[in-house]
Amino acid sequence: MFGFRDIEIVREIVRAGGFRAAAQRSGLAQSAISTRIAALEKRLGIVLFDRVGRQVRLSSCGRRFLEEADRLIQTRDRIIQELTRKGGLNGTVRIGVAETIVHTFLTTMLNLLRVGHETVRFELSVDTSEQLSRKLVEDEIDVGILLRESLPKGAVSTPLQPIELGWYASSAIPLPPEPLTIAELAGHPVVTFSKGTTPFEQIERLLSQADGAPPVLHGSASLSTVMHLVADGFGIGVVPTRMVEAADPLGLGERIRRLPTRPEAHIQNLQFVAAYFHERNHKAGEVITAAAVEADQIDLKKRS
Amino acid sequence: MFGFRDIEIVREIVRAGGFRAAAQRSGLAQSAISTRIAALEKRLGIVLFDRVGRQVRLSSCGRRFLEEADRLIQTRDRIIQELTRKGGLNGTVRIGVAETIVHTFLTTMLNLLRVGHETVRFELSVDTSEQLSRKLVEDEIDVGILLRESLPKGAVSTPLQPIELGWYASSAIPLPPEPLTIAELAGHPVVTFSKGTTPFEQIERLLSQADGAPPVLHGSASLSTVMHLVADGFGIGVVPTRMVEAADPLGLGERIRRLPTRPEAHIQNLQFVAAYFHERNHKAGEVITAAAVEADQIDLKKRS
DNA sequence: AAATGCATGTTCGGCTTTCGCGACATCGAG
DNA sequence: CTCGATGTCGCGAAAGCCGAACATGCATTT
Repeated sequence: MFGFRDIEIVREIVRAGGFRAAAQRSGLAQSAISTRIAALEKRLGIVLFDRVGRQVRLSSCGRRFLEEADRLIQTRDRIIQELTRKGGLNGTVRIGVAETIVHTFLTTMLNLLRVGHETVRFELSVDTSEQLSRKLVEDEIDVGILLRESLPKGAVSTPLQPIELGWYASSAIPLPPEPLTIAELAGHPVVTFSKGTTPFEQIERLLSQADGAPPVLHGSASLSTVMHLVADGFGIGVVPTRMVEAADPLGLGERIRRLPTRPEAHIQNLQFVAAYFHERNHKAGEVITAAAVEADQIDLKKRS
Repeated sequence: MFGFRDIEIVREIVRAGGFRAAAQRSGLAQSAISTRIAALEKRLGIVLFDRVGRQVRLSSCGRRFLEEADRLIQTRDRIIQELTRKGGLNGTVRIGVAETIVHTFLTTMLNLLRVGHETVRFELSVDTSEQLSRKLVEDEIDVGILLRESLPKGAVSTPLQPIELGWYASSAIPLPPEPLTIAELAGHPVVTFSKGTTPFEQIERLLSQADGAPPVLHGSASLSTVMHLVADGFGIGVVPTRMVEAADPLGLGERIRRLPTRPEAHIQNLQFVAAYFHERNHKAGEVITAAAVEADQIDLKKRS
């Protein structure tokens, strides 16, 4: 084993060209240097310096040692510098987002964050709002963008623009002449968010109002999958309108079409918030939140 | 500042999940852990652990610290392992070779060395034998392959196969019917090794025997340049035969041709040796020497 | 709801180990 | 032999550590 001090002293000996000179330059007694090196060589079981006449020279092993170990000191200094640098972010910031965010303004947000935080690594996790809430609490992520209803207690939150949900169907089926009623909607299989989510529950309540055959409601944890199912005519679906607008217009975006519906079939907007625990991550939280708010608005403007 | 011990303790706290558990696992009193962390946090001026209730959790900074600093320990362990590994070479071996070697068996030698020394970095320097000798003495290289006449005192040396020198001319000029005399050779500008080298001096002596116009003798520190000059018809030249044989047969090797000469125009062979200082680099020296001897023979066989 | 128990982190006095200093011994080169 | 360098030894200072007492938070009991 060896410590940082050992490296520093070896380096100083080489720079100064001898034990005595190194001692003087580092404010130590010569005997201290001698003892340290002797102990270090004994510990490692190798010879660091060749004592030839009245001078010492780095041995082959010594040169090797210094080459490598010198980097350790440099790394340590860099760590200290980065760690004690005031202001700004550093290190890894763990961001958790709901899938809707991925398909709306996440890219814009990351691009905003990238400028001015070149040295910061962002670690993304995509999950349901409930899971994101848990991860926030358990400190598995630093900042989360999730549904307001899942917001954990004590977290600082900033509301984002409401996300409108719309009914969609494959472009292959003919557009109805009149806005659809709940009963008409219930006549199709419906695909949307997972069971347990607010939209799912709301749609379930909505469809159960309709008489006749019991409605078929499928949930999927992946909104991409929902859109694909809708495009493939598996059923009609409820997805965020901004997500469809953001979809590749030559691909998926072209293959599904919004269904006009009567007002009573309207699904409540999704209300997302950027959230973090102030006492734990206020710095990263504020930065990410600001970026999210800005990206959200930029994205909204882009769609209009 | 912080030491390796600090990192180890922080890591142990995280692994064990608390100060107390970490203390137990590392054979320390719990108070020692507490004190160390407090001191470390004070020194760095940042909070490493969030004290929440009866448990501590890595703070944002703490996570960052551990992420980076943990690598320091890993690097240190790797250094120790490499440094204390018995037998074999490790680290960087600095090899100095004369240019002739570059164009004969150096590649073969390096390929031989590569197997069995995958982790060793070889650092090559190409220089004149005199400079190589100086570098050996001054410990700027570990092993040198240089002319025997430049061998420094006290170095262990192993002779390699003698390198034959030959007279060469551009393939563009017609081949003479009879072996050339010294006087005939002296009629052309001659290009060869640098001034100050043994071949240069010998050739100079040789040519001065001839009567008539004073001979023109050019020296070049780069044998490649010499060969190019000869190929371009700038003059005739003296270069190692093995070097010409090793030259790309479709390129330079095709554009120059050996001149038959009378025996008195024969230039003395170059005698190279692999050399090192035993007390300083016997391990690397033996390995490199063995590789050089073997590569030399392999290369010689290849040319025959 | 208050009391109790348990587990954890923090602080403080005293002890042990490590580290460095200074003086002297030792060694090699000139 | 002398000079300039490294190695060795005893002493003192500082750091590190231990153990105990103390404070706090959470869970269970009363």
